Amino acid sequence: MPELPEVETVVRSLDKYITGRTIKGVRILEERIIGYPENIDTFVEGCRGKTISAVSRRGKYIIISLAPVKGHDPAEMKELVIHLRMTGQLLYQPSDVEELPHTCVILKLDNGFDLRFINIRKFGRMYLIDEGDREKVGGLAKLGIEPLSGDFTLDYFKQRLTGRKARIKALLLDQSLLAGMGNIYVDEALFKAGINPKTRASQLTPEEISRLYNSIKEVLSEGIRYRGTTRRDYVDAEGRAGEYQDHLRVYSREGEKCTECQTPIERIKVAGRSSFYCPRCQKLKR
DNA sequence: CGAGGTACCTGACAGC
DNA sequence: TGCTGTCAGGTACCTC
Repeated sequence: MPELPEVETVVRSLDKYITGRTIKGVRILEERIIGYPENIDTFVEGCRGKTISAVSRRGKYIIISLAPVKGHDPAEMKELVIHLRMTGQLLYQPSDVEELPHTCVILKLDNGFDLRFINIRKFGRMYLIDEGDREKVGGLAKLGIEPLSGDFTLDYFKQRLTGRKARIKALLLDQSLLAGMGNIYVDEALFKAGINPKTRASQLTPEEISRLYNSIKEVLSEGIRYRGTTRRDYVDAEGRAGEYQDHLRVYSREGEKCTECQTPIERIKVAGRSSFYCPRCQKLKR
């Protein structure tokens, strides 16, 4: 489900409800969901009694900061890291609400509510690490720059693309280059910039790179403004769907008219993923 | 480095 | 109705 805008929306809705709360207990219903530590009891005991001091995001990872039990060493700060992968949901629900199918982990909070991790396809993962020990989480330490931060400059983007012969779509999906883009927002950004997803990065003109740079920031900001894209499973912590699916220009619109030129949108395979584009607005040069 | 495949899982949907 | 194949917002790992 989740790309940067969806994860950002979950983080904002979560922060509102769980920051300041203490974790009273943890129930693990599906052990494979715990990516670290290997020992499940260590995970459970590491969460118990901790107070949630912040909720943040890095790429598509959700980071819940846990402050130690009072009177304990402040060096004991932990981070609960969560990746939703394709179908993960994090729901803030009253403890007495019946749990949904595919509920994998339940954090019991001190106010009669739970934080529940639901995972239809069981791809999602939770990790409990010492604060800052991000090497323990596959991928987290290797993430590239945040595309909506000031670190993402046109120079950085140009420099990371030069000398690369790979298709631009594959590079935009590469989390070690930019953190947080996924299949939907990559297709939307390429459309907005008028670039064919199969274009080799080395063939992009400076003008195209500049347009793409701006488009990336625009589509991600738009996605956040509409609280994400819901196609199937995605909802925020309150269970609310997003609305950006009503504003997509190409993604999942095969056969429908391009919003700019009325040409039917086409679907092809690029970088192993379904890719939607307008054959007229996004011509492949060679 | 780059491309393509597999695997991890479950559910929805199209087609026969 | 029911079976089969394909596809899905992601990532890790493998081979060529």
